Amino acid sequence: MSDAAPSACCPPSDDRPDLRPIEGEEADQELAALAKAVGHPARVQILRLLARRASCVCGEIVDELPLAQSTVSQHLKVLKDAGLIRGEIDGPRTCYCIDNRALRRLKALVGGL
Amino acid sequence: MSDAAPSACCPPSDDRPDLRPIEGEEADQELAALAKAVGHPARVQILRLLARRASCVCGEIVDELPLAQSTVSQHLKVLKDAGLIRGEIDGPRTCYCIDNRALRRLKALVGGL
DNA sequence: AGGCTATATCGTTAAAATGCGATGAGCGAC
DNA sequence: GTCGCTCATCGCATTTTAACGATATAGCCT
Repeated sequence: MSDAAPSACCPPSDDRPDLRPIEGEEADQELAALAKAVGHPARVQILRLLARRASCVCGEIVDELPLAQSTVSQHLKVLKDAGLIRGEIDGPRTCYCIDNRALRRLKALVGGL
Repeated sequence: MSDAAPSACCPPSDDRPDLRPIEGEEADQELAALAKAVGHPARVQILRLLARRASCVCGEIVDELPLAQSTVSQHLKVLKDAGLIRGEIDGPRTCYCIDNRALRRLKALVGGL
């Protein structure tokens, strides 16, 4: 038992449209913050990993990257602080997944350039 | 001959499609580098300024930003090194404009996330 | 309880980014 | 030629990032 489909660790990631403007000072700050979070190869890899596996991973990420566990955890924190990913404690491990809302927002902001 | 209308300082910005892959290690590096360049509010503002005025500006940028001239020049250099903008010396001043090819590339890479 | 595993956090070090004033290089006007 | 304007670059101080090992925390299992 206890086989409670651990597949999706993250809530459905709401699909409501984002009404915030795509330009202006706030948008600039937002875009800069998001882009900064993406502005590191390791973090891009992490995003790709999370995107590939629709489901979310945890320490698998550490295995995929040539970095120490603490370093990966740090990168995960940066991405989480930026809002691009979400983490949920699932038993002894933590399950991360992409925040599609934030990712859409990033795409919209970049698209608006 | 060489009757280059001084209005547009930048060459037509070629429209050929970009055939490079949107994923993979190289793409990761590329996206990280581009995102890093965008990852600063002042640089986002500069990009917006250059996008708004279809034509290109130079020291006007300094007037728009609350930063010293040397600092703005530094940011311009970062953007130029990343390939996102191009600069052309036009008499005593330098004329910057967006490199649409690189910008498109950035959008494609972000869109591929 | 005690041990195990998986993550997060701390402390440190080295490197890079940010910002500025001062200096230098290039061009046009006089 | 020299002056003045525009911009790039240098040098410096401060802050932030990146990386790691070591340590703490939290949940499972026996």
